[in-house]
Amino acid sequence: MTKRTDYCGQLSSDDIGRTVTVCGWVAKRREHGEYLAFVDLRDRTGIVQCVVDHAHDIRSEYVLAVTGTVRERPPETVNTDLPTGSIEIGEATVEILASAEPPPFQIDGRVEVDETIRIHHRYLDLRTGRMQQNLRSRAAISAAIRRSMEDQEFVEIETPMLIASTPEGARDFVVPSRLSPGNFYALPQSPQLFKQLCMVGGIDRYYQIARCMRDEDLRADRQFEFTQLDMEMSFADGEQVRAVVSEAVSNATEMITGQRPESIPEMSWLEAMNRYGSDKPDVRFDLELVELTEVFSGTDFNAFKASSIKGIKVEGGADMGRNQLDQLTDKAKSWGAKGLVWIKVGPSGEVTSPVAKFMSEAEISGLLSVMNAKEGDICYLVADDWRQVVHVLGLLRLELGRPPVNEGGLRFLWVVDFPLFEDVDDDGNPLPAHHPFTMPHADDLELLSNSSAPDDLLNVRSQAYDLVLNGWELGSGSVRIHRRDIQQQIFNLLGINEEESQEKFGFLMDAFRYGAPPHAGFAFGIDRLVALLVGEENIREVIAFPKSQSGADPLTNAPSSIDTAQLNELGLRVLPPAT
RNA sequence: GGUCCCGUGGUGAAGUCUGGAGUUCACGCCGGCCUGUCAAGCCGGAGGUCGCGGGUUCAAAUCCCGUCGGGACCGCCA
Repeated sequence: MTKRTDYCGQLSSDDIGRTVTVCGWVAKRREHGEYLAFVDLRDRTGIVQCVVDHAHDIRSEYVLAVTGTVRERPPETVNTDLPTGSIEIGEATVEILASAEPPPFQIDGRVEVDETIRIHHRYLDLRTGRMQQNLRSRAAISAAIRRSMEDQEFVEIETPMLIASTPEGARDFVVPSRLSPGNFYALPQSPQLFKQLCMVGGIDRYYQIARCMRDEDLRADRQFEFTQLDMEMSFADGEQVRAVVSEAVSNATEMITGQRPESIPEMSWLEAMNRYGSDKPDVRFDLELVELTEVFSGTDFNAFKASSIKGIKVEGGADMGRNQLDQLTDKAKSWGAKGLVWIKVGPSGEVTSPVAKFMSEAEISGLLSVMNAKEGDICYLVADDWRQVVHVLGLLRLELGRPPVNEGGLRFLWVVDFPLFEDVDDDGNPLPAHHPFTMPHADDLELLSNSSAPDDLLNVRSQAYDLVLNGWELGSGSVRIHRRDIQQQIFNLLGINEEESQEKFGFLMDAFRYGAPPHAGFAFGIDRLVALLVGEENIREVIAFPKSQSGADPLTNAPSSIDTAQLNELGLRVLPPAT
């Protein structure tokens, strides 16, 4: 085989006169009779035009080694759209290294291709400029992050993939044990416990670019398996952790955009929920939630006799038709709202609304003044308990105003002061908002010990924090509990008794007997960061071999059945499908 | 577990609401012509189980039911 001397996209006028050999795929053949044809050859660096005679049998996606002399193109034939457009490889001789059937879709990106077909033939899809760029950007981002962590003196440590299943968190992927039939490993949802053990082990600063698996339903921003930057540091508080992570994501951002983001602002969880109806607010646009409970405190309107009322005003949104409004209302109901009230403001301040007749003049004028609503505006109101109100309006806000992924810049945000507990389960046990190793806020430790009233518990703040970018949760972290007594107290509150905690987390509790340093950490999703930085709204576009929404891989046909011998070896029997 | 959208030559779309001959457009593919193209051009051609199954009808890509696949979202994701 002829040896490559140069890459297609790197040839320039500096190379004029050189005899070169380039290797790659035929992007395009333009034939002008038997003795003249232009063959565009593509490799990872780009495309260069080769001038070939007798090119009739050289077809799209053939793999060639082309040898010829780099020469300047005649001035009138320079192609300014192509980086190599001022030169060409002349008098080229072609060695066909592999022929190719016509691909099932065009590689040139001229027509959009159905994603299933792309993934089924991913090895062809990877040839497209889009995937080449996305995967190279991803590699650059990973490298920048790794470099940043190394510069900050973090130590990369690998943690096991086959671990014990723990009851908390997402559904585990599970691997049957051959040597211990009937027992199972779990694949890690995160290296959480191991990195805390590293802190007890005096590693001081740990990081890992770690694959994590969670058996939950897939979404545009969620795959079964995903990649995180996982980190943990000893003798550090949340502020220091956020500084380290800010540095890493800033470096990654600069690597792609050429611009370093400004320092990342912080917002409390409560403020985020009240203003944006989300713990991962997309702050690229306003449409903030407006507090209206007071305005309707004495209302006769039954639907508004609720503990919380908030609204959103869309400026100039009064041209919404009845049909659209009905659809919005249906959506709101599907999100759990009892209803959605809309009020349009007309030319002289009069309002149009199906429920206007149930509101007093004072309520209407109060509403308009608090929301600062003017002619042509529309207000959407939801009344319920606070959680439901902010939840529904948060989703409505995104529905009404969220810009496309490419617009509005990159708005990083730290959300801090999460509550320690999210809610209370049916048995009255509080449910952890983060994970059970999260340190409560120092000022709220008293609330924790003195009180068993669920309302008080829900007000306990934790030292947990999330990093948000354009409405996507990039990741979360916390200051950890490093004291056995507090950890046991939390387990008790969660309804995990000593016996159970010893069984599930005994190794961690044991480790804490021997001098655990205060420590804190974080983990963020690299797939999501890459997607947003390269302007993709789906992480499958930045994953080489992703799975479909139903968890299948159209390329390899996973998941697949296994044969009986394998099952027997593992001590497993497959039940008939439930009907 | 739920809601919504999509499935038509190799690819992408239109046709579906309002049933009437597999009809149309762009790209690709094959053959011919063509010595400066680069979204090459011109001429010709091939290529279809309208995802699948059932039903309604004289007649179904089109209407109804079911099912499969894909996607977006709610739930879920400590």
